[in-house]
Amino acid sequence: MGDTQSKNFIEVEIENDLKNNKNKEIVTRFPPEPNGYLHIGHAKSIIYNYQIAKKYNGKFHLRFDDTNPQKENEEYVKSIIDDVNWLGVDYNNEVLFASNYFDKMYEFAVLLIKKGLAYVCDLSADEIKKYRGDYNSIGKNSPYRDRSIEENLKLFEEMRNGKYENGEKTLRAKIDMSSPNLNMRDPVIYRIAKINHHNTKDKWCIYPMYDFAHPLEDAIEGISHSLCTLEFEDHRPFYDWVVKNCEFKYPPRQIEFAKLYLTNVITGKRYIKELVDKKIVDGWDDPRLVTISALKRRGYTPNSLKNFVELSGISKANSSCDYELLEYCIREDLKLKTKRMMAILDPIKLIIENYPTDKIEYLEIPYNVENESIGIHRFSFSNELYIEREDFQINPPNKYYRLYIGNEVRLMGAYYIKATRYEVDEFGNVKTVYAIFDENTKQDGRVIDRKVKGTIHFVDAKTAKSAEFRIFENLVDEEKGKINPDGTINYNKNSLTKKYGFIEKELADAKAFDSFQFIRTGYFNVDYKDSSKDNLVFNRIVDLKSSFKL
RNA sequence: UGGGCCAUAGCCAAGCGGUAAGGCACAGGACUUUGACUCCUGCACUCGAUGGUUCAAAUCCAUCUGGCCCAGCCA
Repeated sequence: MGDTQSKNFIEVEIENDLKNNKNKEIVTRFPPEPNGYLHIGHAKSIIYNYQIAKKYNGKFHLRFDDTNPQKENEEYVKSIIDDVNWLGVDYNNEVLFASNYFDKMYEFAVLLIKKGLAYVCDLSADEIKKYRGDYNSIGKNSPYRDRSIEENLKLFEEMRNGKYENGEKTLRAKIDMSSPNLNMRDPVIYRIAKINHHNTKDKWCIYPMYDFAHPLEDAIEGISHSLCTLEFEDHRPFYDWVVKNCEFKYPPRQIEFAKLYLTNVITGKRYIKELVDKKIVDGWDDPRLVTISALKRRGYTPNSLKNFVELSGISKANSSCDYELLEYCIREDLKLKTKRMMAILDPIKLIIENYPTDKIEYLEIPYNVENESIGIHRFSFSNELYIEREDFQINPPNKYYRLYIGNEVRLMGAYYIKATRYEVDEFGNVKTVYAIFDENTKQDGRVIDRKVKGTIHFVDAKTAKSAEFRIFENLVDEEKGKINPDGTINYNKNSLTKKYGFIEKELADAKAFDSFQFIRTGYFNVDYKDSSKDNLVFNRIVDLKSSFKL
C-alpha cells in the first residue's frame, strides 16, 4: 500500500550516510531478547527495519539478543520466530544469535584490556552502585581500576574459567567516573553467571552486558544502521566508544525512534504478563491483547499491520496512536478479500405468512460486489427466517427504515416484505415477527416498480447452523486510566461478550483463521482455539462503521 | 537536582527562511440491494509561551513552560 511520499528523519540520515560513502550497503536488524512474546510495538520495529532495508536494497537480519541466560529460553525463541515468519519479512532464512559471537566478544574484551581500556573489578554490586555516584555527584574510581594489563588479562581468563563465583568480579570499561552520563562511568561489560544458556549450554560462565554486546553484534554482522527506541539514546556514546575502540572499519550507527503506543490497549510486557498471570485473559494470544499471536488469532493480517506501521509514522515524539487507525487498516485489507456472508448474532424469528411452508429456494448474489472474482454466493430461503433483533422495532425511532409494522423492507438478495404483526415472550421481548412477501420483488435483476429505503439481512432458519460470536470491547478502561497508581491494570470487565446466533449453512465448513465479512455486523474470523465442528466460534475482528445509532 | 531527548489540529505526521502536505477520527452532502464501501465538501489566519533577528520565522537566536528517558552485575 501507499508509498509514503515524505521521508522521515531516519531516512534522511541514511541517505546522507549513503551519499558520504559511510556504508557499503544498508543492513538493519530486529534484535529481540527471547524473554517473552512479541507485541505490536515489536511489529513496528520488525516491519520498519525491514522496510528500510528493502527501500535501500539492503538486508534485514533477525538476531536474538540472548546475552542474559537468566531470562531467556527456547520457547520464546520459537514463538518469536513464528511471529516474525507470520509477518512475512525476509531475513534471508537465517536466524542469528548474539550467543554465537561469544568467542569474538571475548576476544574484543581482551583487546580492550590490552589497550588499557578495561579492567577486572572486585567491587560488589552494591559497592559499584555507591562508587558510581548519582545525578548530583560524580563517581569515584574503583580501587581496582589501575591493575596492570597482565593482571587484568590473567584475572579475566580466570573469570572465564570459572574460578570466581557469581558477583565476585566484573570486567569494566575504563572511561570516566565523572561523566554526566552515568552510562560512561566505567560500565560493567562482563559479569559472571554460572548458569546454562539455551544456546551455548555450559560453555560460558561469563556473559557480556547488553551495552558491550550490542554494538559488537551489529558491527560483526555489518549492520549499517541500528534502529532502536528512545530509551537507548543515553547509551549511544558507549555504543560509539565500543565500535571505535574495537576498530571496526564500517562502524554501525545507532539511531533512536519513539516507541509505538496505542490507545485502548496495553502494550508493555509487564502488564500483558499481569493479565495473563491473573487469568483475566485466555493466555498470551487472547484476542483482546495486542501480542502478535493475539492479533493473529483475532484476525488481523500481516498486511494490515504493515500498513498500520507505515501510516502511523516514525518520529522522536512520544505519542499514542488512535486504535481507530489499526481498525481502519484491517478493514481496508479485508474489504476486497473476504466473502460477504450473512449471520444473525442476536436472532428473532421472522415468519413469512404467504410463502409456502414446504418450499426452500436458492438465491444467488456475488460474494463481494466490489470484487466479483470471488464468486457467487448461493443461499437458501424459506418461510422461516432469523433476523437481527435490532432490525425490528415496535416503536421505531425517527428515521428508522428497517422493519416495523406496516413498513416494507428488502431482505437482502431475496424479496420485499412487510411486517404485519409480532409476538413477545413473557418478558415483553419480541420473539417472532410475521410478515408477507411480494413475489414480484425477487432480487434477480428484474426491475421493481418501487424502491425501499431499508435492506436487512437474514438466514434461513430451516438450513441455518448455530454458532457463537465473540464481541470484544477495550480490555482496559481508558476513562479511569489504564494503570492504577499501585501499578495494577484497570481492566474493563465487559470486554468480552458472547452471543449465540445463526450462520448460513455454507459457513459451517469454515476453518480456523478463515475470515469473513458478515453483512452489516462486521469482519469476523474463526477462532482457532475454541472452535469445534459442532460449535463454531467467530471472533469479531472489527465492526463496520455506521452512521446509524439505534 | 546533573545529563539526554521531545513539543505542528481530537490522534499520528510532513515541513529545514518565502507565507501550514497527507492519513485516521469527526461533520455535512451524493450514491447505494450492507445506515457499509465509493465519491464530493468541510475541518490549524497558525505551529508549547514570550521576546529578538529579518523585507519575510513553524523554520534562526534567547529565555521560559510542559512532557519523556537515565543512578541493573536487565535488555
